Amino acid sequence: MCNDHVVLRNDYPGQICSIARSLEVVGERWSLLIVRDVMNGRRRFDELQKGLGVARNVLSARLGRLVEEDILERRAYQRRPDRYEYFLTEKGLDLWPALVALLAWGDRYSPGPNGPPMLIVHKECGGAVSDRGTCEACGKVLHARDARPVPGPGLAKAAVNAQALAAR
Amino acid sequence: MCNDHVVLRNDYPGQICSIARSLEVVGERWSLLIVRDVMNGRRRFDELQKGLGVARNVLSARLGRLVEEDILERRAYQRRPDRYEYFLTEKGLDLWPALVALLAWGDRYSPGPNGPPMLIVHKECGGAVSDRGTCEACGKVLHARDARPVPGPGLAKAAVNAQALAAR
DNA sequence: CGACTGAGTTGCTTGACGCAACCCAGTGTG
DNA sequence: CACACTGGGTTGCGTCAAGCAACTCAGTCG
Repeated sequence: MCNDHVVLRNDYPGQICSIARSLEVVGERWSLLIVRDVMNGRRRFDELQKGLGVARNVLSARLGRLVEEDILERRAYQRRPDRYEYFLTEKGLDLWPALVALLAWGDRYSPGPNGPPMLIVHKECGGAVSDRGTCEACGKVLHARDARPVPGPGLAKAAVNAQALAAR
Repeated sequence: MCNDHVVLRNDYPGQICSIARSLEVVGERWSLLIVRDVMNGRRRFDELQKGLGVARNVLSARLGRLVEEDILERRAYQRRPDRYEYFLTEKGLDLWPALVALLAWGDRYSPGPNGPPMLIVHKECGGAVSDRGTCEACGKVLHARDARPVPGPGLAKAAVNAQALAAR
């Protein structure tokens, strides 16, 4: 398999930029959506699989990679048979500003017919979160744990589900 | 809207989140790196191809898609034979906060041995740009046009090239 | 007993990516 | 003049990753 001396795997060879290095890890298809779902409280394999509609083998591969990269942590919540949950590490939580920026961009340029399907609010004061991950009400610079998703006006049916997740 | 028989193209079917919709457009391999390069002053096909090391057919496909999505604009800078340059639209420039967030995350968690290879500074005051796209010196909330890349300490040899680009 | 759950793995097929070669119009070099 | 070179791609081919369905395995429920 190793034809040359340098075999990088899912990489952007020759790129010296940190954006490229970030994308080598989280730029693979599904990776960022998995991180988003875990951030929103989906922690288990089947829950993620059903929510995302991703193939099971691909989900398995992505979770493995994200754990390897120390973005997720795999913990057993039950023994015999072993059952696992995935949690975000600090490194994973620190992807929050990037996700917020992408969410804001998507909301601005391709919102659904009724507006954004999901909003992020500051837990403490309930203010909306800006595209820079700051609170538009109190002005604070926020981090992953300071915010919470709530269903937005563009949401029709999955609202109940999203609400249940948001309430965690 | 996006649930049943409707087949979107490079999509995450069934996802109602704006992050997913963003990633349908800019989540494809190479797309964000192309946007970054155009933002840094690389505007021509060959320049992008050599800089990124991407296959020519793939670059062609990505540029086409990005133009279609109104993220890039293709303009002829010469006739007979026609030669083109790519420019960012407002929509494309608005990806800047997301790129900055990814850059900051990469710098924090996988910096090169000598530190980050590329820094972003506020044009007006020369201050460093934070992971939220604000100026750490003057505190202003910045946009793409307010900032400029400069080579960082982690850069060895391509410095000359990057400097030439940064000076635009 | 049989069905179901959770967390995957295996095998097969389709589609995307990487690579090299080619095209075409005009320009510079011997 | 012939030839090579440049810029901006397109075409063809092989490989690798993604999608899909089926299967496993340990334990629990009806």
